[in-house]
Amino acid sequence: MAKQYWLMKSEPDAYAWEQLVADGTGMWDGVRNHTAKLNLMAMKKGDEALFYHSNIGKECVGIMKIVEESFPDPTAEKGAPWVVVRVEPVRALKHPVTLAAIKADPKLADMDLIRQSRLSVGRVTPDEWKHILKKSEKPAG
DNA sequence: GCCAACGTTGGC
DNA sequence: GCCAACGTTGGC
Repeated sequence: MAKQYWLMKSEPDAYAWEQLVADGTGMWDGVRNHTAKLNLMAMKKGDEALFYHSNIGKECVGIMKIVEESFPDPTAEKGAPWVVVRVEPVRALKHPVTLAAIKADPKLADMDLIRQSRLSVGRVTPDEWKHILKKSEKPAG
């Protein structure tokens, strides 16, 4: 299957990009939403994901890759349906891509991130992915 | 099985 | 701090 792209949100207060970089690897735990869970379960090793800082920053700050496919969330109650994936940072974006910039761009205004603002793990299409990376090359965009 | 009440998330 | 979106819960 072709590589898939994702966007994963975290409040920097709880778990920031810098923390993931410092750790070298991270388990994406704590997802308690079924739509988000289905996305986690659809992830394949080698897929790439944007790290988005919600609430504080409200911007995409880095790229990570999926290094281990979904398995039961050890922080959830036994028997609960929740899962996690293991991720590793790939690189920081040269310039963060803000929510405002995404909303203002007609090519990106239809993203999961915009349409379903509370969804913490969303899909990104290859076109959206390319476009966001291009935006991240330039400041203020 | 429907729907109102309530809680949580996240943008502003 | 407020509000909209949306998920969950509980009464019926």
